Amino acid sequence: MLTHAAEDYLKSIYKLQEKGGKVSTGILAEYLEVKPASATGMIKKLKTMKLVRYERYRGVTLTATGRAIALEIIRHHRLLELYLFKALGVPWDGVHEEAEKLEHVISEDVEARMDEFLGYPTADPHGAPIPDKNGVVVKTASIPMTDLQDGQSCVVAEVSDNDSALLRHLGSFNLYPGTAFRVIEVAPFEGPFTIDIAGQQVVIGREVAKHVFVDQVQDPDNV
Amino acid sequence: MLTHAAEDYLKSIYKLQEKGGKVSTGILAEYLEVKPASATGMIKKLKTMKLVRYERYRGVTLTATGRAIALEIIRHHRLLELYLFKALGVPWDGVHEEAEKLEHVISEDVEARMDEFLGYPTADPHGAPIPDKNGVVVKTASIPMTDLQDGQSCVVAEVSDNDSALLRHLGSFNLYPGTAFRVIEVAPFEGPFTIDIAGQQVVIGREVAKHVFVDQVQDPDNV
DNA sequence: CCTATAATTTAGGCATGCCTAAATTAGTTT
DNA sequence: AAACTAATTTAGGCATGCCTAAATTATAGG
Ligand SMILES: [Mn+2]
Ligand SMILES: [Mn+2]
Ligand SMILES: [Mn+2]
Ligand SMILES: [Mn+2]
Repeated sequence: MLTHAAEDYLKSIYKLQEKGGKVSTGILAEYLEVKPASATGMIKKLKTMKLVRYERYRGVTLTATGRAIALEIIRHHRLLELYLFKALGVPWDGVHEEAEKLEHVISEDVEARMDEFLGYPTADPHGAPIPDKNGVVVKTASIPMTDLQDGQSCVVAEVSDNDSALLRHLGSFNLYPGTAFRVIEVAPFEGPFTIDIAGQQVVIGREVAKHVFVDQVQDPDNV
Repeated sequence: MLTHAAEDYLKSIYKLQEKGGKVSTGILAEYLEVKPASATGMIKKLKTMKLVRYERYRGVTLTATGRAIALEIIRHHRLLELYLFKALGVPWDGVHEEAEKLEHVISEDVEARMDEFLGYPTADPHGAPIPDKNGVVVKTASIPMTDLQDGQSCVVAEVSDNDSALLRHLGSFNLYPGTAFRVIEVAPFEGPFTIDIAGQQVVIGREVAKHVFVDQVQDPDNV
């Protein structure tokens, strides 16, 4: 069995690999809130375990085995988030922190029981996809809200889950995955978004909008 | 916050203190499956934190603070066992191992939510009392089954929870907390117990009987 | 091509928590 | 009272995983 720290590194490498392409020591260290020297040390350990590919100064990549473990931990995390949310009523801005600790500790049996209880779900409370038991993830085609234009309609697909205050803020607007809204106006010069959610007019700052990803984008009906 | 290891030591000292009286380094080390030298090291650390009283060669005792932490962890453990059992259907011989890891990791919020879900329970699936949120435990007056005499009736109050195979064995006889039975015969020379559970006649070895504690003992009706 | 800068790695340290082996102490036996 | 035995403590080591500071390497600009 891997240590919690090693699992966190694999999970982080996976996520960074998805976003950008190459995962440098510095990026990884920053993401994990650790010094670069520490990241180098762990990367070397993971390499001897054949969980990553690594050449010094060249960045790090997951091997098939490393990727499988990363997905397993991510599955734990997201199932836990949804379970805590649905079964125990933990608010959506609290589940991430909780799952961050639990993900390393639950058994395969408990994982399977939560999965069954939840009806084999495919997304967590923030809209992130839950890898299935074989490590298969469905890639979503969502785009950042900041790419939207005046008049377009869409549905929230996913929001960043690691900032509790941001989640509370989004919650105050009812901006959950599944919520539909229409862009009324995008203010020029990197300005805020004015949107219509179920008749309510709401202003969303650009920094916040960066963390909201949307789906099913439709252009305005021509009048 | 304390480390998992420190929490386990406090919990173990508490339990050993309850059973016998004085907790020696050796007893503690054996209980934790660790070498005596390791126990000495941790005991010293706990002493500097004022969680235990300790004079070398004289054994260790919890301070009020140490006891409060021990009870908090035990509360986590037992609430988790019952929650896993009732909410997720984890079998009673599996909950202990699972709770052993989770107890160090759940938040006070999740603890409170499980407590509410379970209706503020007072005993875990093995009959052990769950300390309340203020660290108050109700001492049970149960006695070991090995103290029973021919003809006596009683109700199972508690069983040891740390041996999975033993629990499965007890389960096969329906010997759960709350189950009533009557002693038909105690074989002489440290022999086995023949008992009657709901009309079924069952033979229980002495080694097994040592791990079963009973309540509401009634002498045989005089004919 | 050579050098400056920024990223990365190496070297050395510290805290935890375990271990083995050797030294010490308590308690019992003669 | 001295000696033995068993428990306990001390000393020294090892693995993790983090840190800081110093050395190295890549890369881009002159
Ligand atoms: Mn799993
Ligand atoms: Mn999430
Ligand atoms: Mn608690
Ligand atoms: Mn129990």
